[in-house]
Amino acid sequence: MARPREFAVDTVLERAMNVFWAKGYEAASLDDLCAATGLGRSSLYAAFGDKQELLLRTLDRYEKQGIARITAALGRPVPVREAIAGFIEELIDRIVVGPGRRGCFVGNCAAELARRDRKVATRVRRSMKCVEATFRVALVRARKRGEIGPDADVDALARFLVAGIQGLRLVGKANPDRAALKDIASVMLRCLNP
Amino acid sequence: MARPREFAVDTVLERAMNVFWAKGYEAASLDDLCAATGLGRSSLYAAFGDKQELLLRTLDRYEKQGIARITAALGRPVPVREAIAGFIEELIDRIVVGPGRRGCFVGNCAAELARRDRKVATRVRRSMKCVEATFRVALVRARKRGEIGPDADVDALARFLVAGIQGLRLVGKANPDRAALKDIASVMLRCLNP
DNA sequence: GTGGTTCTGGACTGTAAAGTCCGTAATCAC
DNA sequence: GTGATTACGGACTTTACAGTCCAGAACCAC
Repeated sequence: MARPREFAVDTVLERAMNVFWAKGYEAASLDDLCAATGLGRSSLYAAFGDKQELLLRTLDRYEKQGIARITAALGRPVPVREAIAGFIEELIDRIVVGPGRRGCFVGNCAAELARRDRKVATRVRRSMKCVEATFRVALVRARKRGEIGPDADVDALARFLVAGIQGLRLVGKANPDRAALKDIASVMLRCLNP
Repeated sequence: MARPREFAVDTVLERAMNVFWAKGYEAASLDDLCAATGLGRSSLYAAFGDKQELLLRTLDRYEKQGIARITAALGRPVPVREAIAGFIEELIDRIVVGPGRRGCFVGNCAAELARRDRKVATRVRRSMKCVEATFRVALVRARKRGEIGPDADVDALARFLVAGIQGLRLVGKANPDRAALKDIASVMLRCLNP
């Protein structure tokens, strides 16, 4: 019909997400977002609505990528407990050597906005449920294979893994110390034993 | 010397803390703080310096009270594992029925400010270390009494408890569902078994 | 009382933020 | 090409915020 967009939506979402992730929602100004994405305010507003809607879009994107990452890690052809251990080790690596002190984007949004913003709260809950379900699928597989006890409570274990990982990432944000995080991970994994 | 203050510092800190805790640092305006404390801006600034220093003071207060609460819970004349279980149960109660979705004040500050504010980050780390140390003392006691294995790694267990509780409270902030939180707690406690 | 000193309330200031608007530029259909 | 339509850039508006200031009030020492 008319003049096409000069940007790729996904790239913009990726960059906007990094701003929200690093600074938090309130502290991320529209100027920050424009600078990071290369877009002007008009374009941002036209394409995504307001700041809140942009955040929701970046949350969606984060969830999709996170689930993909977890699914990939848990799908490796090794015992599930080992796959989970590998995933957590990877996570610790990213906490310690990656771009510093960002924590989990979903966890950050939960902490900052769960009380105040219903839409964000719903999205956060959905993301956590989704991660939980992904773990549960893997745990069911593990139970079928006899890798964990036949009477293991996979629902409780999946919920525990979500909370444990959120805790690990939050503590790691405050103090990205590999030894401490490995301690936490090792106790966590012990809970998966029969 | 001259005109005395018309307010009790501790009461003011308590009320200011509740504002920061419920709204977060950025979202808590000075007008909010004045309204909650009953003080005028001048008095707040004269007594506590700026907004950041006030936050630090409320964090100190929160830490002191939190440690007292944990110490009391762990000092009960029951096996340590039972005491910890009781403490976590109490925590879940407060998450589910207390003033909604506030999470842990220290955890909230970690999520919102750890990356941006050095002083807050240091304070948060100190609080977490302090809780960790409190758990460790109790675990050492438990080990001496034979309530946990003689080769239990109390350092790792204490770190795990801190992370687990942070995770529990963050997940509980997003979704204050008793059954889900009890699931998490029950798996957590299993880690304390020999 | 009185003088010196500290507190208090509220008006004030400067700044930074989110969101709007409009003139201009780029593209497509024909 | 031409016109209709959409995107772009950046100036603009409004609002809300942290922090300052000052005039007056309350208190203590004497």
